[in-house]
Amino acid sequence: MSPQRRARQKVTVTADLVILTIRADRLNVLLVERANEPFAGKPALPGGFLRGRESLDETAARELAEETGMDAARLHLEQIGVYSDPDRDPRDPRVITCAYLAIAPDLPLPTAGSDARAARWVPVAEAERVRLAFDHGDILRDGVELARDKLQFTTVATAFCGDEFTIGDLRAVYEAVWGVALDKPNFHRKVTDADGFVVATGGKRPTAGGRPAALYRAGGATVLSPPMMRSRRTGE
Amino acid sequence: MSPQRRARQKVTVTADLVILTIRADRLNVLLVERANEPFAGKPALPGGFLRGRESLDETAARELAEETGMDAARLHLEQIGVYSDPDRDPRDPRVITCAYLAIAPDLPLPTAGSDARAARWVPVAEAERVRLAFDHGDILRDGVELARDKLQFTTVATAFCGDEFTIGDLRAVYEAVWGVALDKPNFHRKVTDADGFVVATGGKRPTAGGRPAALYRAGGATVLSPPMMRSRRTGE
DNA sequence: AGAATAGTGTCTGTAAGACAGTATTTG
DNA sequence: CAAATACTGTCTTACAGACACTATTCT
Repeated sequence: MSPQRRARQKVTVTADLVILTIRADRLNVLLVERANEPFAGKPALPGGFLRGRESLDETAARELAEETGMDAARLHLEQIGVYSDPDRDPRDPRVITCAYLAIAPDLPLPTAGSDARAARWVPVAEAERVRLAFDHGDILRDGVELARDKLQFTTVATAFCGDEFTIGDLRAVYEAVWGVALDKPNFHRKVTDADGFVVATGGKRPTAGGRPAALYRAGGATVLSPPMMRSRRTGE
Repeated sequence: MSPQRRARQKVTVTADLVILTIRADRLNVLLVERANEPFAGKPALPGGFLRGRESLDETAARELAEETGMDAARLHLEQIGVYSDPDRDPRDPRVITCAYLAIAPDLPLPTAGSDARAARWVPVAEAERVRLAFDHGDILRDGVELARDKLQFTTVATAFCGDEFTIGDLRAVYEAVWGVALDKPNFHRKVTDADGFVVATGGKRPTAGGRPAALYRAGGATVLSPPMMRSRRTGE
């Protein structure tokens, strides 16, 4: 009357990270080079094992801090999903991973210190063509797709920017993540009209020979209503 | 140079299910009574342990079949997320669960056969007030919230209906899940105009003293564009 | 002045919401 | 016929997209 006990088995769990940022107007992802087998020397998403009494959210936050030096508390970090195919690790059918999406401003990578194993930013378009370790190719695709969706309905786009940013910076985020050009005037109006998306700081940032752009900070809202539509009829 | 080996630890993994259906115009969830400690005798979400060489998706599908007799291949089944707080199981800090959302038409529960431990449908409003085992209260809330969101942007609402349904049936789904009244004429037009949401079968279903309703089947589309808006300005 | 970038005004088409009205059935 | 339910038409308002135009800086 307790078949669970027979069926119960223990597995190893990791948290892997899809850390996205915008560099030179392109969406980039942080990749590392694997130090150990399997897939030693191959590009992979950063990640690590669940430890001690951690939750997986804590594992992800810790790995994020170790890989990038970023404070996870100030970044957007959310689950993508669990990957548990028994064939995903060629050596152990019972290693599952919980993938996380992290969104970061373009910060310099502290290649020194910590666990950083040749971590580098790679344009997503490029990373998606490369063969990554394990099922990290699938995870990357899912993570990017999640980010694209989130931009539509939430205000996370601000997580790609620093504390202060211009509307143009924010538009560059949407254009990089979606890979489309947006109408500047309409974007400006939409963002500034949306409730709690951005708040003006009063400051201005000079531009290369042009009217200086007003600076903004992220507003309190997390859901974006009405959503930023990813062209319905203009056919993606 | 390999601190992973030290940190690596094994955990037990379960898949828990938030199985939703519409009964008597209300959103219901399937709850079971726990047979074993911890929380023996308490209401809980159905679920079970990852076995053999299964993926978690397969575990969820198997449990769904065992609990309800439903064929998972014909139902909507998707991940909600992972719950890994070390305090979620009072007896073992290393039991994590992957929660799944299942959407089912209102089928009779095969209380006979299989593993069915006093499984019963409970209105969600009621289930959310009851204290469930483990963190199943959180999982239920997240699952219901996910279902509400999914109704906006996808065509999953049809998964609540049988093979053939009327526009009124489909509207009842939205009204039950969102807990709001929708305008009948506008809903009808919106659904029938949306591309690939529903397709008319040509059949009709008589109603209690009224014009018979046309019957539809689910269309091929999975994303709903434009989305079914959950009242922007009419204040939720 | 001219170039460059930021931001506003205005017009048009589409879609949502309100709701009046029509269609098809039962009793 | 009345009652009931399904469905259609139409009007109003809001928003997306296009794009002409104004504003503010640098050289």
